[in-house]
Amino acid sequence: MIQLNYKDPRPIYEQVMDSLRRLVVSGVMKPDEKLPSVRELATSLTINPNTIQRAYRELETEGYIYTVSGRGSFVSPKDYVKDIYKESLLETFGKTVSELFALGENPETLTKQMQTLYGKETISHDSDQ
Amino acid sequence: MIQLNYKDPRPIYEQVMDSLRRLVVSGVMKPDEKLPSVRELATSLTINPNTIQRAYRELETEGYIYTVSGRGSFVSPKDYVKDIYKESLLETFGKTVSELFALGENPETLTKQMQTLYGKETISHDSDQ
DNA sequence: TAACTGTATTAACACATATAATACACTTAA
DNA sequence: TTAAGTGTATTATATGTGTTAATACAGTTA
Repeated sequence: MIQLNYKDPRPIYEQVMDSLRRLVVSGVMKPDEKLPSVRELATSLTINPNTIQRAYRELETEGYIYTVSGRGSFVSPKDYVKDIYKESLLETFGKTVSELFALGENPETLTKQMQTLYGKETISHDSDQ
Repeated sequence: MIQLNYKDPRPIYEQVMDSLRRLVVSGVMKPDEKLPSVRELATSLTINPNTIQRAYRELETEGYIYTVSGRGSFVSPKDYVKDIYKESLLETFGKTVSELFALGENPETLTKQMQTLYGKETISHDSDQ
């Protein structure tokens, strides 16, 4: 469910956050579904519980999960989670596009590039891969 | 010319790299133009020469600048510099757009967003701001 | 009550960042 | 040739972050 990459320069707790964020946003994990307990996930990834605790704490701060004392951590309501994630992606999108324009790129080229990627996205529904 | 932000969690040498990369790519610094010496830039930013040295070393590895022993560091040829920077931006662009599509965003919305940003970019030429 | 939750604390270690103080080889101009 | 300016390398030190480790505590649930 979660893959750690020790060649990745990013800290482990960030990699865990990324994985969980994606699982939550993509809908693989449903709203109000219980996440594995801190100790459980730490054991299965062979890392320290404190590291998982930190990932959970920061994911809660970002709004992707919520915690009930003594019961566990759970996935936040779907709409909210998608919204905050999309917002962060759109911010990156804006910054990147602005820089590309500043370097002389024009909207037409980027639109074409986008349509190619959109093709791949939709075609994949009919593919058996 | 270069602004350091100590609230920024990124290391100083990366902030210096970012600033110089932008100056080089945007054309503010011309090809074969001499960069300030390691000691000179360190003094003007009130940081350690070793930190600047690291920024220069890594910028050379990335191809943005080149060094002549005993003479100094210089801006790489323009086309090459723009190419490698654009390539990295386009990679970010592709990843971001793919994720947005996966979340149900469609090309039309993003294209509109892009055109808004392109407007701002071109209008600024006529503005007196 | 026992076993599970999240949370907090303290200590120890590794690593990256940054500073500091030198030293060396090369280039350039006086 | 010499002096001053280049980049580069080395060693030591301090600091902060990431991670592990060992506990401890309060709330929940069966």
